[in-house]
Amino acid sequence: MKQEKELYRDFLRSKNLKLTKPRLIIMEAVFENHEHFNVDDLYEQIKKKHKNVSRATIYRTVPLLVESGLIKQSLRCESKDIYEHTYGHENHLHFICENCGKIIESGFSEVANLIDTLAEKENFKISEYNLGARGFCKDCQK
Amino acid sequence: MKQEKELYRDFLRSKNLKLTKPRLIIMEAVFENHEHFNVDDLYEQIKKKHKNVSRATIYRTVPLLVESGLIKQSLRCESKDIYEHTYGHENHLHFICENCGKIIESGFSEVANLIDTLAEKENFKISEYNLGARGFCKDCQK
DNA sequence: ATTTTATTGAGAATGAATCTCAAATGCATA
DNA sequence: TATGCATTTGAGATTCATTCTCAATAAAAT
Repeated sequence: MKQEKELYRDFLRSKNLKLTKPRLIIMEAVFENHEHFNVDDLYEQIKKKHKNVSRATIYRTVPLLVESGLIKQSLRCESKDIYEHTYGHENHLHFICENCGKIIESGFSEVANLIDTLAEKENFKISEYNLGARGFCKDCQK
Repeated sequence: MKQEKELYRDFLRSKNLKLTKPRLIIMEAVFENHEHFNVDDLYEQIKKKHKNVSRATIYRTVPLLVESGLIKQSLRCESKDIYEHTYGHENHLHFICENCGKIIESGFSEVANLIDTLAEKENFKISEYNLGARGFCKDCQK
């Protein structure tokens, strides 16, 4: 957590952005959690613990966290954008069980390498991978 | 196109749904195109042919086409749900440009093979792949 | 401490997707 | 071919996540 905070500070500084109280509160809330989250989750979490931060500010700050590389946008869920940590978390691909909703995380680098090659062929510069599959986990196949 | 229409008819019949004019117009519009599309694209396309169908009906009909297996939901683009054909189309992965929204399709089987191996390790049975990356196409990098 | 400039909060605005309901249509039956 | 009825449609209203606006506030530069 120390490190995330440092990285965040550096990022803000490098962009000439101010290190404001709401920005700190939001980033702390983000790293209290180790699950996927959406803006509303953050809002409620912050409301419970700290002083309030407006939804508008959360909506404005989350993209900064994404840009800083600390989190990334994940698959949408229930019509909401959801996010997941990237810092300190291996990139991974998701297997999502259509029956029980379980998310299984699996290897990544081999796949990413392959994708990189394909992207190069198209002259495409990747900023974020989106890799996974839906199906049935071992408990939900009968 | 003949076949798609047949499959669609059969699907509707099997669900005791009526083969109405709007449903036919929409499915024809869907299969005129060979690109990814969203509801608005369909609406405009249909309007051009002077066969108006309301947006509400398109929103109601697209899920039927998905359920029938003729199309599937693809990655979101510009805050809109987008769809792609599945019937008669190879699986592929998407590179989506964050700037201009262009979707580049690229190889698939090598990646899919790799993913299959990973899925096997987890004892996971894949029913649908979800493979791609966001970034910038060659025209949108400066 | 004062000035400058970015940031915030609150609510309004936007826009995709969904819902409502009276009118229209498909289709089974006579 | 006409009748009856359940389904479907269109148009607009509604919802809800996200973005925008702008006056008030806070950070940091001087």
